[in-house]
Amino acid sequence: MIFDGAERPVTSHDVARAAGVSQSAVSRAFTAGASISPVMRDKVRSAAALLGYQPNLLPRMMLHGRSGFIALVVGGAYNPFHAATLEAFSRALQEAGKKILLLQVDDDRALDAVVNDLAGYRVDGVVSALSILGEEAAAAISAHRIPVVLLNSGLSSEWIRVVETDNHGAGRAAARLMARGGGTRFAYVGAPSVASAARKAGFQHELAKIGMAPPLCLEGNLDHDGGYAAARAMLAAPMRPDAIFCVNDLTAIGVADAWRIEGGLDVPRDAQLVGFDNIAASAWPAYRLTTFDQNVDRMAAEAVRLLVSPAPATERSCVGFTLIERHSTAR
Amino acid sequence: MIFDGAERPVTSHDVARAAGVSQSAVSRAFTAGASISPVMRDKVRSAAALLGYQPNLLPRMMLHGRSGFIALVVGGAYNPFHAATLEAFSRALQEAGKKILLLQVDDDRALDAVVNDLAGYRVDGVVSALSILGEEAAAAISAHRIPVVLLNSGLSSEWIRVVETDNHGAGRAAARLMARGGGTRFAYVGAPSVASAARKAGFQHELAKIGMAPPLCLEGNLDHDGGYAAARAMLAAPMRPDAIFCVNDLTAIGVADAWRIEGGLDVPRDAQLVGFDNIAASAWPAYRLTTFDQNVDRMAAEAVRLLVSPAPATERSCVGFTLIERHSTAR
DNA sequence: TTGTATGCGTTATCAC
DNA sequence: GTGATAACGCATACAA
Repeated sequence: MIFDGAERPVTSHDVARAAGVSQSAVSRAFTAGASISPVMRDKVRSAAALLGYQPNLLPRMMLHGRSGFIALVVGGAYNPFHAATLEAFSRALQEAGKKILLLQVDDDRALDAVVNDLAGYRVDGVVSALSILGEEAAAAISAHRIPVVLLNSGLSSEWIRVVETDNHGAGRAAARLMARGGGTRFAYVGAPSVASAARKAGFQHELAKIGMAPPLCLEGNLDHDGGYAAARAMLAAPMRPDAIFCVNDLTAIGVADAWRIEGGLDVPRDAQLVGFDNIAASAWPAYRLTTFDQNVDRMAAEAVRLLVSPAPATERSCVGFTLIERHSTAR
Repeated sequence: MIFDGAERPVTSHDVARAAGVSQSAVSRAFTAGASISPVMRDKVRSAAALLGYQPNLLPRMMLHGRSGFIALVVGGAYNPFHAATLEAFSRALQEAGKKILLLQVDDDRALDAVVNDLAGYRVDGVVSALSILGEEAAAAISAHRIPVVLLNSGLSSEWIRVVETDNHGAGRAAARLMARGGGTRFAYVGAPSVASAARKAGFQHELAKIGMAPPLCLEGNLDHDGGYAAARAMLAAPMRPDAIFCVNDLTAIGVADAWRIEGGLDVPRDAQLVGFDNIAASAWPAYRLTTFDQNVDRMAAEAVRLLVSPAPATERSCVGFTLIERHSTAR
């Protein structure tokens, strides 16, 4: 406090000088399980407290060779489910003692920069739900031997692990549920993604198995207006569906809104409706939507487990869903 | 590739040896604007590419004393607006060349750990919308001389900068708008927060100024069910309000739902309704909610500007709102 | 248990 | 323009 002009951060040497001990003693006083006497540790720590010393963690990373950082790569499409996912994953990683480097990717240019950062910061691993993270990016990351965990991705290569929901099983369950509820004219409202394809396949598979006509399939985006537009198309169709499975809750809510506002129809009276993700809005009194909870906490735990595996490995982990039955399928 | 068992990351020394040059040459080949001949740079870079070398950025941080990290501190309450905020801020910080350390705080215990990390990782600054980041935490961060930017916070101390929306002005605008629309029995649905208090004060101030009776004030949480419960109370009240301003869109949507489902009433016929935040759902056909956009991109830009200021300073920056008029106030 | 000395991978300051 | 060398702040092998 005398020499430095209140500019340079306090170092272990400063503390050592103040306490009249060696720099290594200071290091040991802040290292769990180090061989140091209680009296020495107290002396050092009180001197440290006085100076406002906080160990710099950057050199530690250099020495260990591991940064302790996990990159969380997120991208534009904001959906309430993604927010919940982000929260679950950051919580799980933090509890595992990892620090989270948040990287936002908006286009391919940003992606290149991100891949460089991943290597430059010596991250211990990467977690992403981003579909933009395709073959070439995966290859680039593999080249640096960084474990990657992807969510609901079809990708598969060295150093890539995938955590996925049982999408096919959920599609089958949706078909069974609505058939039991008396549905006869089925429809699927999807979007171009691996997860959507699997949900649709399961839906179609089960319908065929129980002797139902194949569903009417519509494609949209993953957003509310995608569902709304699809519903308008269905309202105009010759055979109006009475059992609709949507790729996610946002589109399902769009369908429900169009059903009521554009068609003057009611869910579930005029059509049963099933969504996916169990977002907060699905429980609102206006919707009471039957949906599938992806158990993001378990997915996050799985991701952490797969991430600590140091060897190159292609592993897939499938997390079961939880069916949340609400009013939209009540008959 | 011969000696190491494919374990140790490639260093600049490895590249130097492979290219037959000095380690400094390698450093220069990867430093923008360094004094190096094109032929040398190409030689080094091709050798680097061959070995898969990526400069380690950690030592650079040690030398500079600045990490280039900005801590983004987020907390439990997930609201679509927070997701949009997070996106805007991470984008702005990334464009400013900062790396984002995402820290999740759930309770006071986690907060202590976070404050330690802030110092340990030598972050260049902290951004947070968290109200949990109170006096004592702020003091702890100030002690490490780390600039902090808070959103819509009333806090004020050394090293703390605040970016806020013109909450008071928005409250006044909401009052004027609904009075012009013919409202006579006003209500405010709030929550315990500094921002809510300012919005309410502006609302009350303007109503008094134009000679209206003071609004009925209800307190809830910031979520859908808070608005729903408040609306049920209003429906049971002797003088049912006909002009309602809500602390945010989620509560406003809750009010709209209760109005329709519990009361069989219509917005805007039976009551005008104004929200805050301009979340995606506010534009859905079922709500078409008049609301205030906080211009998060501008807030994020302001935050970045305040963050780069190295000196201790107490600065406040007020970002104007944009009124989004929709059907819920159409008369 | 404690102090001394060395190394982590890079950038920056010097000579050449 | 290029190479040797000294730092950055800490952890650790080793000597005492």
